[in-house]
Amino acid sequence: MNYWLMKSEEDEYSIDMLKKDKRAPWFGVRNFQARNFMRDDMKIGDKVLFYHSNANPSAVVGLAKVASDPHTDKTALDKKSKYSDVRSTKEKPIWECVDVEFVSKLNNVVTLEYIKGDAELSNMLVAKRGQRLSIQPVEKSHFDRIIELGTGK
DNA sequence: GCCAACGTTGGC
DNA sequence: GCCAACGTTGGC
Repeated sequence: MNYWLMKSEEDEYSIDMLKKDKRAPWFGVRNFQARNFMRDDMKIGDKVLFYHSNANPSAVVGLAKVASDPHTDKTALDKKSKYSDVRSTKEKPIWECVDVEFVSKLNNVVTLEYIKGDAELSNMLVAKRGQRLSIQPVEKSHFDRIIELGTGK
């Protein structure tokens, strides 16, 4: 079992949209490192922290899980899509993604500001300066701490 | 909206 | 294969 953090801009694809869709392919990732995490390291059932980036405030807002094996990101082949990539072909697709399934929203969002100030969380990747990876591995202890804070008492 | 930090591209 | 230029991410 692995743990992940996946970023999405709130007005692009929010936790509420995932809640409504229940399950969605995580298309649009155009970074090789992030793709490799999905393609090579994610397993069905892996737990995912859903993070709103560029948001007010930027925060972990929900919980999701990996719901499929990696598959071709079709938006790369779609000329009309803003994610279209001419280098990707049906025969040799460059970009892959997994499906992500909604689990829950956090009662209390865990903000980036809080993460940076929390002794247990401050060394999370997402808190590192200049860290732009949209998919990041998360340590179990960090994951558990976020859930503890997010579900609240 | 600004801009630092970073990944990618392309000329050489 | 180096590295400058460029485009993007994302916090602020």
